[in-house]
Amino acid sequence: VESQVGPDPGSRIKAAGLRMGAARRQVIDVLGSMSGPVTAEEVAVRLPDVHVSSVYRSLNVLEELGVVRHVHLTHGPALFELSDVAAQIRHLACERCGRDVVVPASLFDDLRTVIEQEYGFVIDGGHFAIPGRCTDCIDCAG
Amino acid sequence: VESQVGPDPGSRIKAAGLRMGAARRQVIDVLGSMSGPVTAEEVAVRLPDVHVSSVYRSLNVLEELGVVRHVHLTHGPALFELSDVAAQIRHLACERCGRDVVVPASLFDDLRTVIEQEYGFVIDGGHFAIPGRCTDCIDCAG
DNA sequence: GTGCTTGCAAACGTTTTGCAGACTC
DNA sequence: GAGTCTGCAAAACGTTTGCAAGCAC
Repeated sequence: VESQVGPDPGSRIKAAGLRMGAARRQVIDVLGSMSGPVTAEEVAVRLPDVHVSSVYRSLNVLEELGVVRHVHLTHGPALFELSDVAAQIRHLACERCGRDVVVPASLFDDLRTVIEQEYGFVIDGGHFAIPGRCTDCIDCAG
Repeated sequence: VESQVGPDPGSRIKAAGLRMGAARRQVIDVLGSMSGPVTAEEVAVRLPDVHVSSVYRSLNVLEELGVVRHVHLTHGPALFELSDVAAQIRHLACERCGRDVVVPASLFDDLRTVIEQEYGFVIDGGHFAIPGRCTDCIDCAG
């Protein structure tokens, strides 16, 4: 049982007239092996032979192809994850401890509908995390 | 009829043992005169005698005091606005044309409740805009 | 062989910081 | 007068870009 929603990365790259270079393949592999979203820096650390700028370039190409997407959890660097995973989830980011609470995207369906009907605005959630306080930090100061 | 929700900026600054310098006062004045959120750069442009770094420092202090807050609309610089205005609204940011659609914060009340009950996570919306497509850009490519 | 892809180094835009002098209270 | 605030310059940070060599197809 595959959770794959679209064509695999290789096919999309080929279909766009692009090529599967070493950096590009390895970046995909790393993202596939991660359990959550990671920074470009973290990808680069796991690939000592791939330059950071190539990681960024790969991520940008893959994002245009719809293979990966990035999310801003709080401040600081963007986090990247494979799209087929990202499409089903939303991130809640604790502003105090940085914890990333993952929730199903479907929670936002009602809000989506209301905003679409009243403002004609179609939410494309997932790009920015919803900030707030997690269970552990609710009563903390600061 | 005042819409002021808390003590005025001057009182808060004094209460924190801080002082009302020239930069700080002018930054508050500029924010009060704007109809929407603005970048630090835009504030600095309106204050030729105040250095950009002082604008940033003022904004940071005022944010810690709860006088202003900042929001990330899409990519690029953060946007700052007075808290008493910001508390009542949320920003929807069109990822294509950059348009800032302002909606009442109360739209998010139901979602807030659900997420708080099911995940113990208290949403502090407003820090990041909700991305998507505005009426004009819904059917556009790219 | 064509031309996309990569490494490197240098630049970019935004924001922060160290310091000495100016100002508030 | 004590201690905060400001201007300036320099740095930090994440990210992008120009170029020449290297590689996929």
